[in-house]
Amino acid sequence: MTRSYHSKVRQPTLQDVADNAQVHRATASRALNPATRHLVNAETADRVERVARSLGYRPNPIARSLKTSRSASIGLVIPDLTNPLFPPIARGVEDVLRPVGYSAWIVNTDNDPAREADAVESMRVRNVEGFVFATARLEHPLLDELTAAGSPVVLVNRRIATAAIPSVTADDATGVALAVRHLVELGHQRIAHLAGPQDLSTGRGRLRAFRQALQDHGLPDDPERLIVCTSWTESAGAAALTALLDSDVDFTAVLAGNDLLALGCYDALAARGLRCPDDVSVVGFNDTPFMDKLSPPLTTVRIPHYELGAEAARLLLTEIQEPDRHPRSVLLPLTLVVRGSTAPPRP
Amino acid sequence: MTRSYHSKVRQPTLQDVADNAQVHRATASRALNPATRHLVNAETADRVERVARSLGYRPNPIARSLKTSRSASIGLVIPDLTNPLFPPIARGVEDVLRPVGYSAWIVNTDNDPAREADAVESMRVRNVEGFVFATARLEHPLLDELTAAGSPVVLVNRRIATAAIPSVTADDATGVALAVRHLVELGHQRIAHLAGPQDLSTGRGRLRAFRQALQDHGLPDDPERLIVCTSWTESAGAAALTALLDSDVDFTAVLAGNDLLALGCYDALAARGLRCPDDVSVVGFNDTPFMDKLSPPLTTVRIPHYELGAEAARLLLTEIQEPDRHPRSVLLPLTLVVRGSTAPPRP
DNA sequence: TTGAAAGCGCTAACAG
DNA sequence: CTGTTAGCGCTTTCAA
Repeated sequence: MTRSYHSKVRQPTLQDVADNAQVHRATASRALNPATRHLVNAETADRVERVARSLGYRPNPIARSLKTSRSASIGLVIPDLTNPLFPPIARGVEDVLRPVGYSAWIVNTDNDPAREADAVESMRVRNVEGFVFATARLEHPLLDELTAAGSPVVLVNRRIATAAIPSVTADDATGVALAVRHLVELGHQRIAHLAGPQDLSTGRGRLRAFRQALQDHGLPDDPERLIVCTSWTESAGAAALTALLDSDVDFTAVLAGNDLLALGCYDALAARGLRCPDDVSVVGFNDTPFMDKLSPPLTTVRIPHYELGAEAARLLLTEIQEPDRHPRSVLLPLTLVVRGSTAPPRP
Repeated sequence: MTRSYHSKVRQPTLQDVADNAQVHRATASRALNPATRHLVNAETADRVERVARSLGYRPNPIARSLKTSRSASIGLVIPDLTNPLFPPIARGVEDVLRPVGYSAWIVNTDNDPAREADAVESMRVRNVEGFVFATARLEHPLLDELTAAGSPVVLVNRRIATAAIPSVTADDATGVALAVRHLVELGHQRIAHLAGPQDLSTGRGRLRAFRQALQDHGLPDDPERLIVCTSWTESAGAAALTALLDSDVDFTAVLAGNDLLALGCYDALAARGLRCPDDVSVVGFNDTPFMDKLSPPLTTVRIPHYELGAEAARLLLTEIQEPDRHPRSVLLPLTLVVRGSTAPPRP
């Protein structure tokens, strides 16, 4: 009541705790910090803790961060949160961080390198202790800089070509192989592929895996059944498949680089009066929400996005805690979810 | 080169800028801050600015925040980012904040009041200047506390019963009226409603509006055609409609409290061998992504979620900048999107 | 085991 | 218009 009897309620500071516990604030700091508590007389530490609790003391992370340059937080860089791919990754990251007292600062970049650079800079000056990037392109100068500067970084979902940055991605090659085998086992011999953007590891890796899979099955690797889309969108998928249908290339099945491209395939087929899977089988990639509700339900490769995020967070935490340990990358297994969009080809 | 010739590269501080520009750091601070730049000789200010740029000076927001108790950021409290409803709200918030130099700290609460309280506390001690809550329940003690303590708060999508906290929500009453009128005009007389959780303004408001709409059309407000679901989930919707189908209540159309409940209706109808819209018409609420891809495509009330978020951010900014201005709440208009899930009832 | 002292980088009275 | 001074709340040497 001495110094607050007319002033607005003020959060108690460490000094308040120290005063009430009759110790110096340095001692109070040591007592309240688990890492330094052993430096302090047990009874004293208990007393400080009791006082802190009774006063409702909350350490001020701003002040702590100014002093220590740490923040117990990391940056999570996402291209677009409205793409249903990414929220589960974010949840995975958060669920791993929270128990150890860390939190994630989520930013959208809209695939804009300038916005990304801004966001990263604003996080860096706020002392984030590391980054999880879901935006990696194969060529990505910002990522090179950041790792060169020694900043802990983990990539999730997508990788970079140049540097050996730890990453957590799905085992796309196996996923593509599963999808192609499924189609081949149904009897398909002429399979088309709508590939995604080739500046992303996902787009490029799935394309490469597709050609490899054809080869493994002794099928001709025919470039005319292959279309590269420049964006992962329904309209790009529709345009690509329409072009293919308009050409004289024949095919009985399509492996789409992701679910949105597959959705575009549905549109293109419908527009041409063709039916899926009767006329053309379609396989997607990702198993984003509601793909089981399409007509027909989409056969697709399921990627464990939540686990991707969780594992990325674990990797980042070890990178932060043991900077000298060898960085590793992780490939997570995925599964083929067979639904109604695939069937044997017409005889 | 004097003090860094063996040390790790250090970010330049205001003191470095001041030294190089031959001014006191207070002057440098004034020169670099748009709000105080006019207090400084124009030439001096220019010189400081040039030096700052050449040194690559970045103000340290941690230090600034410690001093000013501000942070140029707000908290955005969301129940679950993996619900496609919320990412567009977040984008709306961010797109309004960014141009004015603010950013949003996004947290998931999983509808858990304890996690919510933790998150809010951790944001508060980080000096966030206000909150946008997308998690409001009709009874919500935390919100009462926060506003009582004078913290700027805006609710989005959902409202609270007790206090007059500014909010931005969709005009659900009109949306429900549109949906019911559409069904009535098709010839439906016996319309069921699967209501959402009654501790949320959305669940309760839509139910109330439904009864009002029946009355407006001179239809009987029959409680047996009304089921309250305790969660906004597909399974809850399926269970509710199954119960209704198993009873001897007759109805030709269902207004679902949201799209997931509507999805559950599809499931229940399919399980009973009934067809939509031939046997039963279904209307959803929200127009979440992919609802146009269902079979049949879902007729639903579209809520402008992005705009909800954007408007909430605008309200919060004025609340922060002009604390004395009267708080206002906003109702945003919504539209009925008619698709294939509604048709005239069987004769 | 504890206290004293210094300082993280910045802003905001107050004086001049 | 500019410099001086003080301090936001905390951690961390260094001494005692």
